[in-house]
Amino acid sequence: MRATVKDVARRAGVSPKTVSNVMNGIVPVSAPTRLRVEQAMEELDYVPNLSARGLRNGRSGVIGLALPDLATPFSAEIAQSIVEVAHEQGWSVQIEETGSDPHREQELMTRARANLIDGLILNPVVLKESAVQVGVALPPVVLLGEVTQQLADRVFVDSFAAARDMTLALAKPGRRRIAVLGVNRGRQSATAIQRAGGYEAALQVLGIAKDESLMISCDSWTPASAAEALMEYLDVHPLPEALFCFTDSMALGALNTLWKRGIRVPDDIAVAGFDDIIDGRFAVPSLTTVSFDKRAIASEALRLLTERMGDRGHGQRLVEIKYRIVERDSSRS
Amino acid sequence: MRATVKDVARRAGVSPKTVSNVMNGIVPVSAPTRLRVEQAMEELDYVPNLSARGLRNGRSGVIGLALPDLATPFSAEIAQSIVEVAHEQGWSVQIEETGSDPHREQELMTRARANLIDGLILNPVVLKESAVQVGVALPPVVLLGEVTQQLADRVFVDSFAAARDMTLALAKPGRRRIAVLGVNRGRQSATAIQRAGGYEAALQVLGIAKDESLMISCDSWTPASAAEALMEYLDVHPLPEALFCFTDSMALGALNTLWKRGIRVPDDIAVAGFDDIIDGRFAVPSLTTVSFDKRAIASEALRLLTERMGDRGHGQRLVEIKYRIVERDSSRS
DNA sequence: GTCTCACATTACATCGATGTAATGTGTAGG
DNA sequence: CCTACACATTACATCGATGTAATGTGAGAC
Repeated sequence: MRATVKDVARRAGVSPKTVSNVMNGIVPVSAPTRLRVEQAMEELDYVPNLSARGLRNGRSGVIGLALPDLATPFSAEIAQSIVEVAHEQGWSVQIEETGSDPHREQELMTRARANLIDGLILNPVVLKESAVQVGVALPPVVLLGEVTQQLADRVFVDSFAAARDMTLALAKPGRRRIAVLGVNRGRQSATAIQRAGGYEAALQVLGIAKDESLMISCDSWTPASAAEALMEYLDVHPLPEALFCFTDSMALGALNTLWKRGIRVPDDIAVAGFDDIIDGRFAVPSLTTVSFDKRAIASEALRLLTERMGDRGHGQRLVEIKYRIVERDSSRS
Repeated sequence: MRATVKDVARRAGVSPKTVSNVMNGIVPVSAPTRLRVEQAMEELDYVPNLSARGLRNGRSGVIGLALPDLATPFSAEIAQSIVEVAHEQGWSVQIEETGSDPHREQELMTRARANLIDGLILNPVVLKESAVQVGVALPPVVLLGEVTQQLADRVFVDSFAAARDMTLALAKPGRRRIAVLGVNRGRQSATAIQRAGGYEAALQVLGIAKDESLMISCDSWTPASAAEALMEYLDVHPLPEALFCFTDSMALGALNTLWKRGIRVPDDIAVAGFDDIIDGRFAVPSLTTVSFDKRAIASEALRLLTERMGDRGHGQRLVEIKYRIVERDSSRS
């Protein structure tokens, strides 16, 4: 049987509340009793029961993290940052996968209400459907990435500007037939809309007419479907001069397809991605990408979340994370 | 304020216990009352408090998952499988990162005792130090991968046999100077020992003398350190005919280095990895690897864990997951 | 010597859900 | 008509930690 406050109290010859006082350090305890209690805790190998504590003071010390696809390297790197930052601050992280299913995103909110979670960091995919209903009765929510959502706090990278800058960078060595990969066919994800918008804005700056046939759709943002989409595209269309993939994962799939076709990168076509995942740095050739500080995303998200736990005051807060274009071998002229 | 059983009971005109009975379905409840209660729950938007439930019946419905490096694609894929299988069975997953720090592995056991976790799935790295002390007072633990640990259940792939088979496969087209990448310099990880052992066993079968200068050490199993280690190696040593990397992640780093040096794969050197991560399939060239069913690992681990929760009977149980060699472009002759 | 005030400590109730034992209600058998 | 028994339901206690209000203990002031 595990020891409880009662056991510790008995052994130290004090009341349970005194043991609690020693642990929480809010109510003052005299030095000698504190010592006796601490020794008793040591001897009994006491570990507080978090369920009981959670019940009593309405906090569990756990935050939820919900990502669309846990197998994606980008998700993994975000998860790592959040888990590490959370641990530094004494939080545990419960992880969930939404599978870009709006229904599941909703279900998570309910689970959060079940109160094993004091807050939720959610990376939503679908636009309006994921209109997470942040009511007063719900624990605080911080969203990651692009969403048009008016109520919850949000940490994001300016995808529009980043996509624009990347397109401009790709265009520099005189390339004009620039394709994008990752446009959605059906329901547009907010991220896809932003990045496509930035791409189009860059074309305008460059004085290049938008060409629908250069916008390659790919509903699932995985290397597999990117590789397949590009393969099918190349069967029908001529080779563009540059290819901007909306994520690094897709870019890896694209590189594989280009290699299979015997198309040289960057000589025949320049390729770029978005997210700066580790495997992109070691791709063949190493991948030009939009980079940003994932650790900063994590710490800002956690800051917003914990501040929001204190009081439910001020309206929606937005934190923008800086990005920068990192040119690597896949786009060098 | 969130509704409680009490509120639901009052609204349905029954006692709190009856509400509880309706939810748990063990004690029979007459159809009409059940209906009234269910309606009341609906109306009040009732969600049970998991902290309270956890306190009362000693179960939280949460399992812990501890991995050495969350950013690694392999970890991410394992995490995904486990989260998905766990959800299917109604479990939540709390995720932790050990950073291959044995101290942290120990700390996790304590956290588990704090009882927000009903069980722990742990992928340990260090050999003896991680001798997780599985006592009667601790929640059940299932280990993933190679460890010499006598007490906890374990799910694993036979790394020794797999490494041997992969070495033999690499040797087939007459290659004899086969190098391995991933040997540890200092404290050997159990996995490294197994895989190095399998490699050496294959050499014996092939009648090739073991050559220490073909065993490239790389303490951190990341693409970055693999790339660097191989770069330094090639500065001093002649090019081997084949390179067996102990993980796919390292192989990706190696491919990048080889490409930078202008060495062609597989023409100049064959390369293989281990784990069959998604990005390996889309590497340039696509990566030969040891593949195994990660979903099976997840469901077996969960099965062992939940069975162990019932009673603490039978001794250590081991579940072996089958592997197979998948030959892709990086090693085709 | 008594009164006050500060401060450490304690008894008790509480958070929400649920097991236990007891109560209430009905039906069948004698 | 009464007893017996199955079955649905209830009152109460409990899980472990902690806030509240009350109690106990001492030092210092008059």
